[in-house]
Amino acid sequence: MRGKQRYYCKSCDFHFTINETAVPQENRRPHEVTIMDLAQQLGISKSTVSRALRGHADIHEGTRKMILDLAQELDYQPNPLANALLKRQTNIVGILVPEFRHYFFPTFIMGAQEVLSKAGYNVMICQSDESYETEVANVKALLRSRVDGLLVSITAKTDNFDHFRTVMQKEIPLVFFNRVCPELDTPQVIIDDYSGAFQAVEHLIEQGYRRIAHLAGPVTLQVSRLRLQGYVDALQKHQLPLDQDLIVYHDLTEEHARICTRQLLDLPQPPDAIFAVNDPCAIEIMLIAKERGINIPQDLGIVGFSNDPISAIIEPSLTTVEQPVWKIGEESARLLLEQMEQPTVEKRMLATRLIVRKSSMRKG
Amino acid sequence: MRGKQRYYCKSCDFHFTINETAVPQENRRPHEVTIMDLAQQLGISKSTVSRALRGHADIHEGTRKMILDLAQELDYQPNPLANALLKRQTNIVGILVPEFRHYFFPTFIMGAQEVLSKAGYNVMICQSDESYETEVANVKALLRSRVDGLLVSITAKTDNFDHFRTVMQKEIPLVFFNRVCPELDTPQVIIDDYSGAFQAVEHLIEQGYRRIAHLAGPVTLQVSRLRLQGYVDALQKHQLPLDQDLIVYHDLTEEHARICTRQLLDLPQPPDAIFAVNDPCAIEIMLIAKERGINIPQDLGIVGFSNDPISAIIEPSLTTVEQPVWKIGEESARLLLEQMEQPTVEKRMLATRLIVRKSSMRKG
DNA sequence: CTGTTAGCGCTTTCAC
DNA sequence: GTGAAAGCGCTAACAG
Repeated sequence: MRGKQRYYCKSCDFHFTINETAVPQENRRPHEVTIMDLAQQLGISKSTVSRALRGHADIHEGTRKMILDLAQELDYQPNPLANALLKRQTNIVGILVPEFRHYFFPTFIMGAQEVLSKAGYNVMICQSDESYETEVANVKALLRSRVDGLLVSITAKTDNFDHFRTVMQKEIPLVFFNRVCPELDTPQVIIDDYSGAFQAVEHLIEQGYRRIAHLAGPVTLQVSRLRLQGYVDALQKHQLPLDQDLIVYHDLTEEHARICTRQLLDLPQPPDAIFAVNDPCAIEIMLIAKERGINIPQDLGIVGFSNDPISAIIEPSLTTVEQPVWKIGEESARLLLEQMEQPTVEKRMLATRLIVRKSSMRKG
Repeated sequence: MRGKQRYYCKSCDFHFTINETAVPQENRRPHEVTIMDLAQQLGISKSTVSRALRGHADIHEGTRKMILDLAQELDYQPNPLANALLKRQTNIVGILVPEFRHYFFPTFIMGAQEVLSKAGYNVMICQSDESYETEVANVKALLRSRVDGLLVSITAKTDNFDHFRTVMQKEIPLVFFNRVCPELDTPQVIIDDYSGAFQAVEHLIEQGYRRIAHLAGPVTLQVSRLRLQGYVDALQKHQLPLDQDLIVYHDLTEEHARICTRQLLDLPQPPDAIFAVNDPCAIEIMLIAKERGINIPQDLGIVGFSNDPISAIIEPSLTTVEQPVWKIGEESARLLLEQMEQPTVEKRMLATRLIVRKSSMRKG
């Protein structure tokens, strides 16, 4: 049956067999139209069909047309699995994010997907749910699925990066975004967290706040550290004292944000403003402040980070640092694509912009 | 080279060739460890290895252990592509949603993914961005990727269902959720939109509102029609007149929601309450009402649908109909899984619950 | 310009 | 209990 291009196919009209080797069909789904179906119906070899379909040069114009027409008529769809097996390339990109409840990651994904799908890539999305174990498992699953590249934002708990080292050893293109691994020499797309934070805090100072606290993120995350540094430096620039009591670290969960907020507000000398590491936790601060009847922005100024749509809706509206989320997605995807062509360790940084709203406008 | 189990492999230590047929390696990535690598290192046939790995019965205990140990040592990962090609089964489920900006779809996906990944399925997510053309293209892409099943929620613009008929013809398990196709006889998971809406409107009536408007969704969508019907019937039950001016249909975009809201509020006899088809548009209503200085809930009662987290945060907090989104995801996944075993057209309906908040509490 | 052949990694008969 | 062979759908080297 081999090498003779004889072919037997239950679901096609055009079939002829010589060797009736039992082909176990069992409960499998009927197959889609293949290159072989086309070849037989036209009485030519499947290589020729393949060539025509792939747009090779050395092919008779008439033959090509004939093949293309039939392919169209039968709605032939190449089987990407066969190709993937052969070429060791799936045209699938894995995206690994810590969560996608909030605004940031879904939007990122949309941006990335746009670029990726234009380049012919499908996307497989996994979320680690802020669990290190799940992250490791996801990386494994994605590798097993033979993705051609990986876009990842790590968990707040990730402090061992061996699973990413494996990816790098296998030379699978890898781009980190937002929550990156500084100790790994890989390409990444981040935003200017430091400047964003610096501006945010400077703005609070200009508005007359003097006891500015920082609800920080986990120190494990570079994003958190950079925003913290921006906060520290802005205070320093304006000769404000750095009070360690005013810096509290939370693990990015809402419950913990609430606990930390209470801790700040219960201080003997509570802060008159809080710079929050991101919008979701800034919202929690606002909720608690409102609960306690604290006047925002008069008694407490608040600034968040990321410009989550809620920040414009909540009252008072939340001053925040805008990040070009969609663009981060696009850039990350582009960087990944470039890296598939040629390995780099390029790091890209996108600008942020302070959006001043009511939660921090103490002066006119 | 065939049938002799001779094998040549650049990246493995253990290689021997007889026939030096040029194997084009080109710029392909080095291959992962295969069943053949194991077989050779152990000097046995790949069939035996396969059997051991797959846990067959007829295999010598010593051989099995030997194989399993080596597999572990070399971190052998079966290549799902080979299997997919062979079995015509990818273990990938496609999820097709109209968007995932808002709360609903990301949460749904998380619920579905949980069930699916436990059952050994990966997930491929596509969004149609409320475009019929994109939806059709996505279905095609998902079919081309040979997904084993499909979870879909249609676009507001979808009025031709041929692309789903194709899916059904190919006998690929298909479950609709939330935004379903009533004219297609497929399994689906929905919530009790009618009762939810009915309760919501009845609640408004109990609160003393008498001129209740409905910011409806597109009539193309069954969800919209059911919620509309709930609205209509609740009015009727309480002998309130049905004023067509008080029913406006919008296409689920925020801009259009705003236009329709203005249209309602600009009526010679504006409504004293609005029941919105979902929370995102209820939010838009609130924003406009606040802009105009309309007092909520005194002058205007508002009820939404879906219990988006924002609804608890916005001020006044938004009364809404809660849907068990996560559970819808789980149920849809389960139904899909069941259908892969045995075709059904089962339709499941989950209950809703009215959450009364400030935006509709005119009385105590 | 076209056909033959081999092989991607795996499972599954069919023999022994 | 184990091996040989065939084949899933496709591409590409080689030969004519």
